[in-house]
Amino acid sequence: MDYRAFKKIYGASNNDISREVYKNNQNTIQIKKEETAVNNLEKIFDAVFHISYKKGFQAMSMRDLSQRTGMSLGSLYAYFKGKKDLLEIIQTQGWMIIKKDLEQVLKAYDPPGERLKAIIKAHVFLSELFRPWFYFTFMEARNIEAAKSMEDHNQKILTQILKAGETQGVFKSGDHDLTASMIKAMQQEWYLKRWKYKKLNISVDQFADHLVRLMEAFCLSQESTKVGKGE
Amino acid sequence: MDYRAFKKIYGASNNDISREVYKNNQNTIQIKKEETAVNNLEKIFDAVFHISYKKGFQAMSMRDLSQRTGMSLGSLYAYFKGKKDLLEIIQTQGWMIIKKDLEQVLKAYDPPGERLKAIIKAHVFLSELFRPWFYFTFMEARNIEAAKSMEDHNQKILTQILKAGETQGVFKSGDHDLTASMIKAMQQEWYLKRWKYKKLNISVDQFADHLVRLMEAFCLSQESTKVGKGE
DNA sequence: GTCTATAGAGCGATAGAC
DNA sequence: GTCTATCGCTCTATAGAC
Repeated sequence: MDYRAFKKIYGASNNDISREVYKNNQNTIQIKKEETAVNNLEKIFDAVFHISYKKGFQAMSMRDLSQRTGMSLGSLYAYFKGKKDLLEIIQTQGWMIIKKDLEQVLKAYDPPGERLKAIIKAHVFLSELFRPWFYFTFMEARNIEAAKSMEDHNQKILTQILKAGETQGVFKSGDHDLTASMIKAMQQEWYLKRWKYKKLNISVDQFADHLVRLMEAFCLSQESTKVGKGE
Repeated sequence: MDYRAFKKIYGASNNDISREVYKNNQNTIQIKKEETAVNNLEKIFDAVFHISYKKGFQAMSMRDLSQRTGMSLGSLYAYFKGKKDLLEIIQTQGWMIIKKDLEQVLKAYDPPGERLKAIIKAHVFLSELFRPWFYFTFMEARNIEAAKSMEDHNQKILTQILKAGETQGVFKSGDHDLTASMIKAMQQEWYLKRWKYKKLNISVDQFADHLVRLMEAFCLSQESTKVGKGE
């Protein structure tokens, strides 16, 4: 599976996400007309990501946000209760995106070799699709307990795949927790340093394939140097 | 070389760094007695790292810093011209630490196989020694051009080692830029997510060794599966 | 005429600077 | 302690759709 194929299956637009946010927060959002609300939420998130990327969420003032969205301060406060609330909405939504789609991928692949490959690629492709959400969540949630347990959760999925593979003789034995950590670090690299890969002219498919080959070189036991034809 | 050995050779204390900062900024620092200045600078840096870790540098107020250092606001302004100036001092010093020590390591090892191993480990050990400096620089300088060119510089060192190794038949051919990026990502993992490794009870030596083995599995050409006895 | 969404002056609190 | 700028946020008047 390459990025194009992945996008067709799991791809959601920014508009879809904003609509989901609207539906999940109808009690606090004071706007009645769905289309108006969804369009403005999209503008707000875009602006938050843009400003936060440049100077961080804490340093972003509500007036910055007002200027970039073209909305007034009063309007903005019709969409969220306060700056803190806005942060929480974005983080919650970010985690929901990741969790939902990764679970779907897990269900679709079974043998450890294929599953590892699929989950590694899916995470990279997801972070490409929703890069601003991933970047924002990483940078602005680093110390929140919820973020740590999210990272733990994702890592355990990888660890379990590696263990299952060892049991079946497909993967070498080793410190699977440590290996899973390394995988996570490299996955994060893609959305944390996009500027670098733009400069080097490396595509998301090249990156994901390289990562998969790297892990296969380390994990696959000698006998099974060519696993299924996959894809 | 393990962490203990590395520490003996390259280890500098926080006091040493503060003294270096004092000497590099004697024109702006208004304190004349060196010992007083150095001790207070150490206190200031400690406090900045602690507060910034919890809520980010932007969100740290000068009053926060005053409270945690036990120094008055007026005293603090005798050590730096303003909050912006303080940020720059820390970043500049952080980069000097990394650059100086990595260059020393480069000089000490020559064959690509040994050199790659040494530079990977040295970076991890350095980030363990000066973790607050590394973490702060990563988080608070992400968008500064200087930080990007620093990352580029470190990556090129790795790329060149990989290329030299390929020429000598020690390493496989491949996209060395991409491989170097992956190494950098995993090195950063160590200081960005220390809480994780504390929880998993993984030492810096275990981490560094695992990283080296992972890269050797991917990079070493078949014929040379056991390089020198190193260390 | 009614109701929704918006505008933007203005509030108290607090920031950095000295 | 003081000064000024700016912060997050509130509030009321009003514009515009139906």
